[in-house]
Amino acid sequence: MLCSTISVLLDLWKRFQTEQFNWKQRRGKMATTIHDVARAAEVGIGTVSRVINNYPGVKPATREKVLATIAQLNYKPNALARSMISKRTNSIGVVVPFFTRPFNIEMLRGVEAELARVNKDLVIYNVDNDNKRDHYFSELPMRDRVDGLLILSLPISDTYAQNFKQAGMQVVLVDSYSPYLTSLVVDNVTGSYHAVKFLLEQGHRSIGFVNGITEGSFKFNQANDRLIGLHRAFGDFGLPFEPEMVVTNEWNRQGGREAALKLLKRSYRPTAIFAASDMQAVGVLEAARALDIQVPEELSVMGYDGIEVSELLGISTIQQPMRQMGSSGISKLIEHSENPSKLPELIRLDTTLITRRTTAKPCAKDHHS
Amino acid sequence: MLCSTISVLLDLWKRFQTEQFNWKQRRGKMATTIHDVARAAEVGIGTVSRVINNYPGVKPATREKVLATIAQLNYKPNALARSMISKRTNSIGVVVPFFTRPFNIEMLRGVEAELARVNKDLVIYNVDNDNKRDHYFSELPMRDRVDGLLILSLPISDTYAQNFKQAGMQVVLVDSYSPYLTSLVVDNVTGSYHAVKFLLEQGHRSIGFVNGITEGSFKFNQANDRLIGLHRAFGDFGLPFEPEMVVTNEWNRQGGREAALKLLKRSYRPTAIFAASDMQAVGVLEAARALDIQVPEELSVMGYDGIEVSELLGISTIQQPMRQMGSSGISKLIEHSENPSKLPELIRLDTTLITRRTTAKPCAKDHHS
DNA sequence: CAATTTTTTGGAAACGCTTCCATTGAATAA
DNA sequence: TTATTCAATGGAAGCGTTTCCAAAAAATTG
Repeated sequence: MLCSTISVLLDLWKRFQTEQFNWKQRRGKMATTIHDVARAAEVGIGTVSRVINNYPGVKPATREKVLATIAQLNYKPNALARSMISKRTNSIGVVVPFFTRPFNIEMLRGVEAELARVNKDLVIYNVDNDNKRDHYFSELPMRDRVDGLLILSLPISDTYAQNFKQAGMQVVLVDSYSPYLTSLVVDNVTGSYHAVKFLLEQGHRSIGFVNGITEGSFKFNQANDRLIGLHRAFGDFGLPFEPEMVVTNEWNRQGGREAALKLLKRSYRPTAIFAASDMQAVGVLEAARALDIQVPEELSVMGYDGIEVSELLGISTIQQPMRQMGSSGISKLIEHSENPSKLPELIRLDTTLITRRTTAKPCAKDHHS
Repeated sequence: MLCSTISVLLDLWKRFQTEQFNWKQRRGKMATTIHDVARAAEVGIGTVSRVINNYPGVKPATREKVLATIAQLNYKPNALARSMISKRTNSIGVVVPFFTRPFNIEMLRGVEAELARVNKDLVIYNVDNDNKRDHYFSELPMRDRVDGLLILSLPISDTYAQNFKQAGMQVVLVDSYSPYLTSLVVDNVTGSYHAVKFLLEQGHRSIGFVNGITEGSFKFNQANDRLIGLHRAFGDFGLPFEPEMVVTNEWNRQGGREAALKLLKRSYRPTAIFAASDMQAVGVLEAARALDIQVPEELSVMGYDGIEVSELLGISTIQQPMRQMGSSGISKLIEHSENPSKLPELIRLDTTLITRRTTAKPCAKDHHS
């Protein structure tokens, strides 16, 4: 009799020790779980889950009790466990080339604004070379980290696009196009057309074009679109466009400067330069300054994009609706997530011509040789 | 006999139907799991797991076989399930106020570079008001979505800091300080001191200061630090600093412009203006242009931060090591994740004075009334 | 009041992985 | 040959949720 009592006590003591141990080991790392809440509130885990998710069919009194317990225990559901079952992560991914470039940042502004509205997290997949892009394109369809993907300014092959589709990952393309995915494109042909048309209307006849190169294979259509628009404008005026007036270089300041230098050192110097991006236009301005050429008196400069810098420096430009591209992209993406059977759409956005201080009619005394 | 055969066939057929059904229903959504691989490779799931994680103790031949199966089935482990157990998510979070502002973008450049090196994903928590900040500070410790947190330019209360610590979430602070967390701070007092000292050395005696306001309660020390540095410089020169030479306004272009307008319309106009940020300095430049005041002949302008725009516009400024702040922040964070018992450190970074085209010695014929 | 319907509730199963222990097979020692 | 050791392997348990079904409780009906 005594013996059995002692044995029970020993048992209890042992269990106590173990619990102490577990407790200590777990402390600080282990958060309260749904089971803790259920136990404390004296209900089942199902009920707690229903309360957390605001499901109907819980008696108000019970809901109260659970809510109180949750608050008291400072319980936060584990997002991972939650996503694992529900297949929803409450965060969306954005694949973006060189995400710190002004143009992309501007789009991200729109993205962020829209995401904040719907209260979702933002995961950024930065791409700075072809490998990384392909890596993401092949990896991301299977990743279960994001509910949807916004791809900015990155062309995607049909194979990859179909992969995404097949894997059930919602994708929206911005500033790029695929027949398999909802795409938001900007009519850059028309944008470029208007830029050059404006220059021609101002009376310029000798117009240089600083185009961007196709880096890796990013932005492949961008350079083309610009060129097509330019040709169309010249065509409208019944004017020929000399191919040697095009210089192609990096999509940045230095690229613009170098290209402009080439153009401006020719004996037959252009009276206007159209740059494929604002950053290149900044480079053109630098080149002009270096050669002591007055802008806009001796040289008109036209940019493209409409990033903030163009405003600061007073560069005339073609404004792309960058913010809107980002925000509409996200809202389209969310539409598609909520209704996965929706068919791909093609949305077109337009550009705006903004004239500032770098463009003017050409001077009478031109620098023709 | 016949009957039993038929019954078996029926059974088979039924199972076949079910499998078909499951297959169809799952197609496109359900990825291959570790079990599929194990079955196909004719090994146990444990072995597959060991192969995936590059654990030792798998016979080379077996490893080969599993690897081949993985490739053939195009199997990618489910990151969520994996993180749930291992408590590692392979992504880190960055809490940043107004992440599209140039200064923050610059830091994010460094962040991204470092993150790419260690191959981790980037989750951005953008903060644009106090509520959101507090929300993140109280929510994020329990979130299991990220392995660590980098907090940029955001002051954090001791309570929150301790919460993070206690929850076992690694945190590094950049451009902000807490005794409980590893912090990377920039010595902005000295930076500001050098800016003003430079102006004084150039001979300026009437110096206006465009300071930034404390938005919400972000950046609270920034404005102070600038002011302290300024006072110190004046002190060094044994000169008094008139409080009315300070105008405080938003940390942006418009804020700078408005503040400068006030300063420049005074009868006793300053010969130099020091702005607490480059964007404000841009505003100062705009104000000067509006009032037809030549820079730097009639007015010297000094910025602070060293964002790209300051280079484009040729603004003299105090360069903060933004890139480094981001990258060092991440590497510190990773150090801490790998060695959680590491004690908090305080790392100090320095600024550099960069003189460009907006500063000069004051003209003899000053505009004193 | 009993029978029936409806509302609440509890908790097992499942999600896809890692961890860990038991088991197998091979290699070595006696 | 048999006993002993060690490397390789299989798979159950468990992570913290949601989902779903059966059971209990409450409300309604005749």
